[in-house]
Amino acid sequence: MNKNITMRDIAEKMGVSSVTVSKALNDKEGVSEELKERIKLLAGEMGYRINTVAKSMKEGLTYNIGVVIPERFTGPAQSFYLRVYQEISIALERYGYYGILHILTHEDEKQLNLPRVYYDRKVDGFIILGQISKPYIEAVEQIEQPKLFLDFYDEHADIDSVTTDNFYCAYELTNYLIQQGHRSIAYVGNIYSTSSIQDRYLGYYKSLLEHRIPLKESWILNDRDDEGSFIDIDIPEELPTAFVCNCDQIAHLLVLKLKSLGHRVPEDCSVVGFDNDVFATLTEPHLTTVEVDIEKMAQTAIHSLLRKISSPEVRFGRVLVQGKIIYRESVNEKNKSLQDEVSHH
Amino acid sequence: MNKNITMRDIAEKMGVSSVTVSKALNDKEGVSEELKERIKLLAGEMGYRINTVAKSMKEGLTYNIGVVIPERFTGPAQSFYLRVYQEISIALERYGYYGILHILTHEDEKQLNLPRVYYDRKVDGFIILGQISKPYIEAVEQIEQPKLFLDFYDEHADIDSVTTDNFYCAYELTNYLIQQGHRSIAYVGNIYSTSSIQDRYLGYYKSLLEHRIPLKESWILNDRDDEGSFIDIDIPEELPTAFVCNCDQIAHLLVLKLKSLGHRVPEDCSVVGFDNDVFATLTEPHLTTVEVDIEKMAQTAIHSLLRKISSPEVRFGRVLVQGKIIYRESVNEKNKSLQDEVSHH
DNA sequence: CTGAAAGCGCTTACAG
DNA sequence: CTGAAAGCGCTTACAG
Repeated sequence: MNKNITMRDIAEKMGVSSVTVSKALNDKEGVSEELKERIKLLAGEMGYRINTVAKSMKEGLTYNIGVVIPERFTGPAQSFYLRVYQEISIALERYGYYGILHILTHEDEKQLNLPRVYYDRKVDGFIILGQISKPYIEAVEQIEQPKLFLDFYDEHADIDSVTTDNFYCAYELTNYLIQQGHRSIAYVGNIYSTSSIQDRYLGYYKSLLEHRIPLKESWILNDRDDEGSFIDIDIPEELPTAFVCNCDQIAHLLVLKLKSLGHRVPEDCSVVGFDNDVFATLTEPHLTTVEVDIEKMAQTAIHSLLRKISSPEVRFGRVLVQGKIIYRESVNEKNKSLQDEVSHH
Repeated sequence: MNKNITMRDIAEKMGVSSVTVSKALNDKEGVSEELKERIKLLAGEMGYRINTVAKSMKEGLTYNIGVVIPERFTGPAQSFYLRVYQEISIALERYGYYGILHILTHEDEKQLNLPRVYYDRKVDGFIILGQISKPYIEAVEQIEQPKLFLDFYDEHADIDSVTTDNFYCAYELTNYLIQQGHRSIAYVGNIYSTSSIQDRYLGYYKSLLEHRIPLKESWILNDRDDEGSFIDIDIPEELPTAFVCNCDQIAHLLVLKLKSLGHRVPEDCSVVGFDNDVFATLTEPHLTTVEVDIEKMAQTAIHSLLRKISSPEVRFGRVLVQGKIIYRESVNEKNKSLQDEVSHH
């Protein structure tokens, strides 16, 4: 019905210039309050909608942000990054910005092809959501636009990052296990895989160090190959009394495996996860885990990136977002578990 | 480094006009092959990237599609629509289009506020992904741009839709149960809730009709309230031998409930789901279910919508995408289940 | 085969 | 307080 109403159309109807209409609709100075009101009213009546493309062209801003997620983090069981993207979309709302999702294929990552949004100048900045290969990081560094790593970081790259405080959360979680009397604690995760898994491992290790518990290499259990595909977990001969898993999904698989071997959770061994995703409450018993604050991460990332867009020289470095331990039923006190052990046999 | 290289910059370096550069880079007629090649080469060397905003302004197209998902379909356990959105993003790639996600809040849906992408003229068309309220459908009808309902439809609205063939898939799935000897079959789902749940119910019903099995009202089990929140399922006194669930998640909950009441699945009763999502293989036994072809749905939706953008008069009506039955372990032959019953007691 | 001119719809100085 | 002019970087007729 109202086909492409422009500021000029409004201006002509009002008998003023389009400059005045622009100023009025943008609440700029230089137009009397009374005229402003009349212009806004007429604009509303005429069903005027701004042409942001023209605005963008003039200002040199697209008001779009590119969100790049590597394909390997987007399998059917992995909704975590999609959920982060969702929160990013919501966080962008209040700034008048929009998010454009780009799934980075294995192929493009290997070939170092930058996302099409880049070549199309579709966005004012980039969020790389999820760890990418070293060579691809170097490719991304060439992009002369504001960018931010979300949920991972790379010390070689001088790029700001926002991540959960994986190190500290895993440290606290392990401390909790030790407080519950555990001293034989394994870590489950490929510690060469991502910065998250590595840092969670180091938090676990710090807790052991502080409590003078020696680290046992045979209790660092690999859970995935270098492509990130889960592999069967080797349960060690000498069974630990607790397992710190790098994520809920692997904790879920571990519990299934332990049960199939005849071990009871948490009576025989305790298991903790990380993420507090669907798997945390799908596992029986429900997992004690760390809740990652997706909303806060998205907000922090957007806030930082938009500041970098307006002031390109701003540096944030490595920004950490705190997680929160969620206590559920997958951890037993060690004494209690010993008693159970006796009555069990 | 290469700050805002324009076609003019290339034109000046080459000693031609920017019109010629535009034609060359867009492979239009009117430039000799030899000159085209030289221009493309120089553009590459200079790191030229097109300014799509300027292109958009000239052409009156944004090359963006708005994807609107009601908030209630985006909970922590519901990644289905986000996965559809992901496939939409991928499908748009080949057309040079981009997707912009808008999560429609309860509030905005109630207040009939159209998404901001609409007011900002940010997109050339809309995909409404997931059932919206009747009044909101009417609001959406006012949008004078191409639009499409995805994964639901409304007969009162003259808006094209793309959905899984829920009716036929549920019909086939129920036929399969009957082939396995079942005749006491319940349906689980709020049949007034969404068109999907309703159509799956009707497919189930058609199968009963064809096999002259009377429909029992007491075997239509409600699973959610009007807001879509799951409620506790009432298991009927007289236990059916099979349950057709409207989705895998509810099948998962049903299996837990049946087990807690001492019934074995599939020995005592069979259960089938719909969607083939994470819950299908998280359930023990793994669920026989219908795999929804997300990729095909996304591709069909995009293809249809883009055609409507170039030819606004085109109508597609109700487009159905076939699903596929995935046979797993949650269904027993009726005879077999009777035998087990005997040996069990 | 090549290019000068016009225009898409805004906003930003600048002049009055 | 108000407006004429210029320009953002393309593409589309149209003229040569």
